[in-house]
Amino acid sequence: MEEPGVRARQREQTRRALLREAERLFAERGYAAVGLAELVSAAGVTKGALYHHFPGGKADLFRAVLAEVQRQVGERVAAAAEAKADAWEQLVAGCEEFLAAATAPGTERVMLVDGPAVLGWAEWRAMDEAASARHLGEALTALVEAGRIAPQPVAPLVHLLSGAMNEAALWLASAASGPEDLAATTAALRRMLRALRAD
Amino acid sequence: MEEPGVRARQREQTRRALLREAERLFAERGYAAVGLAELVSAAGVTKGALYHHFPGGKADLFRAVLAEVQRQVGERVAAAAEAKADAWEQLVAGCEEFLAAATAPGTERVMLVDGPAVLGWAEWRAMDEAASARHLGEALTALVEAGRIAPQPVAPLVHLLSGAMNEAALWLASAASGPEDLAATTAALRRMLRALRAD
DNA sequence: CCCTTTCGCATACCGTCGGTATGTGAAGCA
DNA sequence: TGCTTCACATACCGACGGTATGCGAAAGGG
Repeated sequence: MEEPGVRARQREQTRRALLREAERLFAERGYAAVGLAELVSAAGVTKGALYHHFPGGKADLFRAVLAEVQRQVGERVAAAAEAKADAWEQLVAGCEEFLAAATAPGTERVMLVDGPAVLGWAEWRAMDEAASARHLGEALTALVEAGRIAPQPVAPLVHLLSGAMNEAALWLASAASGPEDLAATTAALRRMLRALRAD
Repeated sequence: MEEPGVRARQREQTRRALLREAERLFAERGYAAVGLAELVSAAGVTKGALYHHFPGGKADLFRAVLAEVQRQVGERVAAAAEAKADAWEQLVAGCEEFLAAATAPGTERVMLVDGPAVLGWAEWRAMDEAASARHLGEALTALVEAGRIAPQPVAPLVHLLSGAMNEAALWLASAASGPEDLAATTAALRRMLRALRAD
């Protein structure tokens, strides 16, 4: 069963340290405000290690951080959806769980603000699609095929709903909104989703 | 009637040149990929002029560019809305005009991708609020007061709808979408708006 | 008309940052 | 045991955003 070996173990440990500190710093202060010197110092390594693990440099490291953050959010969304039996309730539960997960401090900055700017909108969208928006599209498609949603192209719906929830998450995570706004937002979101129903 | 004077005229001309070239370059290649040297060279001035007009440097210049872009989009939206008599049709027309205006090549990059990352989400949101989202809020408030929309807090609605349209604009402006997607998106948006109606 | 001030900007310079090329010592392998 | 590979450290570079200072022309007052 393939013992790891001291080389591989050290390698993985270094990579984890870089990812951990990068996620923390990027979330705390934003991509542009974090220097590589500080980053590698916090991880206890040097720039040589960083470029060994992430040949693309700073942006490459950010990409890995973003993928990890999106994976965690996607997992939470999927778990919340699978807890429901009905397809419609799965959609609603997934959307609400997304709002809760994306609002976590720092997460929104990496995932929703710096992500598109650093990697470009197209690549960011592709990653988001693979991580979480994919669930949304599949849920909508299933509901259309089941006749619960009026027949229509799902792609525009995915973008509209995804954008609505992304912006809502940024707002809810900011100081401009209070705790009562979360309930009001989910209520409004439910209404918008209900508008799609075929019955 | 206050003749301008050669000093003031030159000053305004230089400022315009900087804004014009900055808007072009930021739209073409993005904030981070444009260097100040290239920027001032394209405008026919030097860095001294840039920091004379925009003490905050690159970010300050970007802020001015963003304000101008948002102003133009806001004007188009307001004009399209005022062309309608009914309050509900004003809302729909304004939303659709926003999609058309924000999809203009380069506009979306400055306004929706680099904007939040460069200035931070909070400041970007405040500028967007003052320029275009304000119209949305006022329209929704009027419709609520007129009883055309079910009584509810409008702030969450503004964020959900604004986010939905922003993301939709980015998608429609990208190569990932075709011309037929615009019609499908506006149709889906109309449905979502209809869901708010009280009747 | 001249002197002074102010203004609009150009020039020269600096610190920092992301990125790269090369060195090195330990782990792996025959 | 000796050669190879790998994971990383060190040293260095060019470019960039930003700043301090200089300068010439326009404005303003006597």
